[in-house]
Amino acid sequence: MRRTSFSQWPCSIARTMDFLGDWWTPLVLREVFFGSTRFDDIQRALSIGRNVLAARLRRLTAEGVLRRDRYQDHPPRYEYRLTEKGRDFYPVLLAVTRWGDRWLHGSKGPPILLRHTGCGQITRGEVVCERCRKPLPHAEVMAELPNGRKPDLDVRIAATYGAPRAGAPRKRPRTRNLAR
Amino acid sequence: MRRTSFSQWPCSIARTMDFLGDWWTPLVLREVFFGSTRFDDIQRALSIGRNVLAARLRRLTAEGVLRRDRYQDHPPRYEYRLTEKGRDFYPVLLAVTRWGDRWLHGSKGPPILLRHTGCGQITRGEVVCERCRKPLPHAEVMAELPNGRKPDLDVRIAATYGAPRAGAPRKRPRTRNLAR
DNA sequence: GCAGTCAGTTCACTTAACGAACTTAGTATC
DNA sequence: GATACTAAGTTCGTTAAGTGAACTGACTGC
Repeated sequence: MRRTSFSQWPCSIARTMDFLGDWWTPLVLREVFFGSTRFDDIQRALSIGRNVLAARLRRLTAEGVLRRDRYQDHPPRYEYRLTEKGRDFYPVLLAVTRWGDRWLHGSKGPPILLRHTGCGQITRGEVVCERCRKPLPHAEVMAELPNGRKPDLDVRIAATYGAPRAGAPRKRPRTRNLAR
Repeated sequence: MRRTSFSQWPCSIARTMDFLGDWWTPLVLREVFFGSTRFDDIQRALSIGRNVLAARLRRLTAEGVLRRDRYQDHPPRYEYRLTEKGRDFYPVLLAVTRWGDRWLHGSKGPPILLRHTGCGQITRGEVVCERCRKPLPHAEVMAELPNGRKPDLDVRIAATYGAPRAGAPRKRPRTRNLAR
């Protein structure tokens, strides 16, 4: 339904979800990465409503993720190409694919395999630390604010919303069981 | 509105988007990764509707991404913990964060920094080939079906839907400009 | 006894996804 | 030259789902 906008939240996950807009957007991008560049190709491949697709393509174009190129003049016809911003979204799809491949297909393996032409092998995307190139599990990552302080819950909420909201508790009472 | 279900599509991206359900789910997971484990904590941090949050938590629990643990008996109170399936979703959030950090914050830098305790440095998640550990741009990835054949458009559509759908063209007429 | 916490549920409102039909300009076939 | 088809959308009625606000029920702290 989309009334809550995340586009101004200081959180890249929130903004990215706001940018996606709905579940169709990543699938539209998948299609374009796969080679479908035209309206009807994408519409048929996904069985997406034509009005929804038109809206999504308009939005993706306005956001600078796709470019609308005229490939014919009479009548005017357009195709959609990825911009750099769009191509840079590919790793997100790889990360999503890895998770889905692992958890969402039961005993049957993944439906599609990926071959890395660089090394010639069947592979998957893996998320690593860009500094030391080792995997980056949640347990080894600490969040920090740009000023170097750690965002505890209160600080984080303030940072997320600019100021405490009405109704938010001034302090956090209540014992918390930090054990686990 | 969510009537189209992707849960049975043979595509990990589609299934993952179906699993997410809406834009809130990744934010709920972000909160849990961040340390909020209780209903009101998450609700306040995100300003999400209480009924929507209740539905999301129910779904995530049913999907096996969160576990609902009772931490107090009188009255019964619960908190939500990540399962392995849930923790394994973290790389997706890292990939999303990287993209959002780069493209969605204008001149202002990213709002949150991540430190890898393994190597001690400020870092970001990067998606690499799990075999050769090099970055995996779209231009270096070819899709293959498990039988070794390349999924061209026709094959892909057949693979995606099991059989050609009514209204789908038997063959692909029309010249395509494969240049570029 | 009063305020507050926690984990939700209920309800009226509104909006966006859905599906199907329609449009416009041009090409191909018979 | 009528019919069928293509491509890229737009229009429109229906309906499910997100939204916000109020409410509940068991308990705690002052």
